[in-house]
Amino acid sequence: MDFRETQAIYLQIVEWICEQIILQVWNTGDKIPSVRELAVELEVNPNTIARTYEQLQSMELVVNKRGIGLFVADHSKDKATEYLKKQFIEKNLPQMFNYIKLLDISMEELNELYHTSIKKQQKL
Amino acid sequence: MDFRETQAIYLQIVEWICEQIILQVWNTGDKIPSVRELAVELEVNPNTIARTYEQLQSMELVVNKRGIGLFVADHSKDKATEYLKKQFIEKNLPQMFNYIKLLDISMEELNELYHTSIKKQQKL
Amino acid sequence: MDFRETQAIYLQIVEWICEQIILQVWNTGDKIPSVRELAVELEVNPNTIARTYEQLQSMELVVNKRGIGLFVADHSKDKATEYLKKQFIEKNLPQMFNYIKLLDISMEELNELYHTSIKKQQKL
Amino acid sequence: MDFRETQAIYLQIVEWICEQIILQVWNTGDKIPSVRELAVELEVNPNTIARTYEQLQSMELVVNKRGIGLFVADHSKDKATEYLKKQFIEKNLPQMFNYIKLLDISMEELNELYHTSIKKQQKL
DNA sequence: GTGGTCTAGACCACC
DNA sequence: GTGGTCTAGACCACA
Repeated sequence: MDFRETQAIYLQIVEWICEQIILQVWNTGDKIPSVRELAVELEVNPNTIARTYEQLQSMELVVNKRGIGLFVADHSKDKATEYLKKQFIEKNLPQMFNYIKLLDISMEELNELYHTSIKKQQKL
Repeated sequence: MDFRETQAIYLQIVEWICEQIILQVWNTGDKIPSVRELAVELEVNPNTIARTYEQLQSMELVVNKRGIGLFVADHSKDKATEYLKKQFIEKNLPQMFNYIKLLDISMEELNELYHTSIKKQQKL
Repeated sequence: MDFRETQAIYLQIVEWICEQIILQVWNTGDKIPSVRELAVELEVNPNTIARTYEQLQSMELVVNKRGIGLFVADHSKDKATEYLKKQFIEKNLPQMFNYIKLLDISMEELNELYHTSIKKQQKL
Repeated sequence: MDFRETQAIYLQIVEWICEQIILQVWNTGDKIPSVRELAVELEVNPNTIARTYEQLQSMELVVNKRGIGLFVADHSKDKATEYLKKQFIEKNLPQMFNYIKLLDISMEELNELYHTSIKKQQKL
């Protein structure tokens, strides 16, 4: 996994986990990987994952069963969707619209950029 | 001027100046405010503005006439547009597209959000 | 390390680091000293080193692994050579040629000066 | 007249005047242009010329006859030559040799650079 | 007056 | 621990 420079790695992992939950790769009640496992898998520092999990708990997306591990919480899919939507509307949209207006980008252009971007991702 | 927390102030001022240039508030050949003036106006430390101006010079958006001040460079509008476009495409788009895909937002919805956002701004 | 008066300290450190890279004292992938370490070693303020490192990153001579440190980038030797060459051709050559013309110094003389200078250095 | 960025304008004018003296465009006993005249001719701030003349006086290249003006001093050609030579040997040579050694530039290359540089100047 | 640089010290997010 | 940023205040060369 490679990360954008603009955002903290642990937050990008939070979003990635939201993705897993929304796509139902991870479902309510599933045990999620241990800090060390995920750190190895994503090739990041375990502290970073620990911070991610802290964040997920405070968002009540996962719950801690002490001594056993972390588990995907109830209604996780809704919560994950809600979280991403909030991020999107509060953080991205305003700046994005500002750019679009200033740079005079049409919806057609945007659509085109979208499809080229999708293709790029599929190649990787 | 109030600043977002996520980006360095001096870079937000760079973007703000790009906007001034694109909107032709500042035009090629114009003298831009002195470090100290702008620092007072935007209520930041003069060093922060100095950093902004250093950046603008490295981007060749302004040129320094020694001992006199900084002046908006030739082709500044194109350069400013290019810079903002690059920022947009590299920093905002990928995250945005990720959100759109995950949240399953259609271009129609986006368009709608855009127009409601415009209306909001006009009311302010 | 002692510094010339005519050029900013942080830029002299940039050149010094280019030299380290060209001489392969620092190689691609190596971790470079932390801001605080190098500041102590060169007896300057940490901010000055931070400025140097900022410059090196914008030149893509080093890359930042967040929270870990800076590492010498790929192709750093070529980039460092190119940078110094540019400095030489733009900053030193024109003045030098001017002197040579005015003082009517021949290439033979220059060559001779060069070799005496080399000998001097070897004695030190 | 256009100036290098690496050196103070008033010092570049000092060198230019040394050039005039060495090339015997200005000779011992000649009255040199007034501050205002030269400022207009070279398109710089009169203060800059004033500073140049201050420097020339301290170098004893020109002498002040009060109320009349500045005049080229005795032995000016030797002094001018000596000054430039000193500048060259102390300021340019060491740095230049350092670059040549690091970048592995041969005397042939240098010679070539010299001739291309001369041609450039003649075109201007 | 202008911008450029440096020091000092602080705080921050991140790993 | 890492680098990044900001403030405060100072000094400088230059025009």
